[in-house]
Amino acid sequence: MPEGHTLYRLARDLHQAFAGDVVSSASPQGRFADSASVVDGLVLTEASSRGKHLFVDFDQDLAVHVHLGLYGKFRVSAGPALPPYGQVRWRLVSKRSYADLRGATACELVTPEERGAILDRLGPDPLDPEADPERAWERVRRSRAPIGGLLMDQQVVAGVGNVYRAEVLFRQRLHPLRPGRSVTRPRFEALWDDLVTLMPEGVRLGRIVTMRPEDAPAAREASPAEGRRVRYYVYRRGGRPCLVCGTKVRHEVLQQRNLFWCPRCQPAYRPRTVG
DNA sequence: GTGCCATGTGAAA
DNA sequence: TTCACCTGGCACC
Repeated sequence: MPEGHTLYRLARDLHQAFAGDVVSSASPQGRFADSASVVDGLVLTEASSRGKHLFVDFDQDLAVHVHLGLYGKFRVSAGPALPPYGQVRWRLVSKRSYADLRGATACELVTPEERGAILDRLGPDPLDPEADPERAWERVRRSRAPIGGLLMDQQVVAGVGNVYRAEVLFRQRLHPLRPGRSVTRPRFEALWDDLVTLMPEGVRLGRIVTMRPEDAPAAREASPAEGRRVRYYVYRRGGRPCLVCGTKVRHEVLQQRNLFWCPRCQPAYRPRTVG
């Protein structure tokens, strides 16, 4: 599930498995072969993430930028490497570990300048303790675009994907189609703070968990047919009853992404009318 | 077993 | 606006 928490965890795992070690680097699939050979035999110095972007650093100021896209996977395993299955774009091997990258949208050698340009395009990441939410607020408060779209815009907030978007807007009782500039500062702060709470939990647990424990019993009661499968308030629950109020969850496609919300818990914004 | 759909993004048309 | 990426979980047969 590649939202920001996945990349953060992946960077941590890669760092723990490889940092400080000489690694062999190859592209069994071939598409990354030339670049993979450039870092082959070098020391992997650091792995880090920002938003949904991963950077793997090597000696000599060399770095590989990876973006998993929708279904990319980067699996880190202990022990001797097994024969690759499927399309392995990049394989890293050390004495203790190996890692296989498949299905990624981006896997490229980048210069420090290119890496800087990628970072410059990203808004604050709720997983970054140094992140400055003011930068996101400045975008939100001036925008007519829907808050549901702004949250997914990586230049506004880095790392939020479709699941966190749907769930955090539900938790904050914000309608996803409200214009950014209709969101008050306290409500924006609550939204940001909620992401700062939720996303590290995602890192810790290795999956997105958004449901408050006190809502879980109500969830089972409200939607017995779904049994234990219910994991989210609204994400992928279009047409099913809201776990809190029972109203049918709405589903719409916004900018080619599925959008879910409860029309009762997340009421539409009604601008004040004059006269 | 088969087929559909998805947590995302940038390039091509 | 559509396609490419080409994995993998899950609903359905």
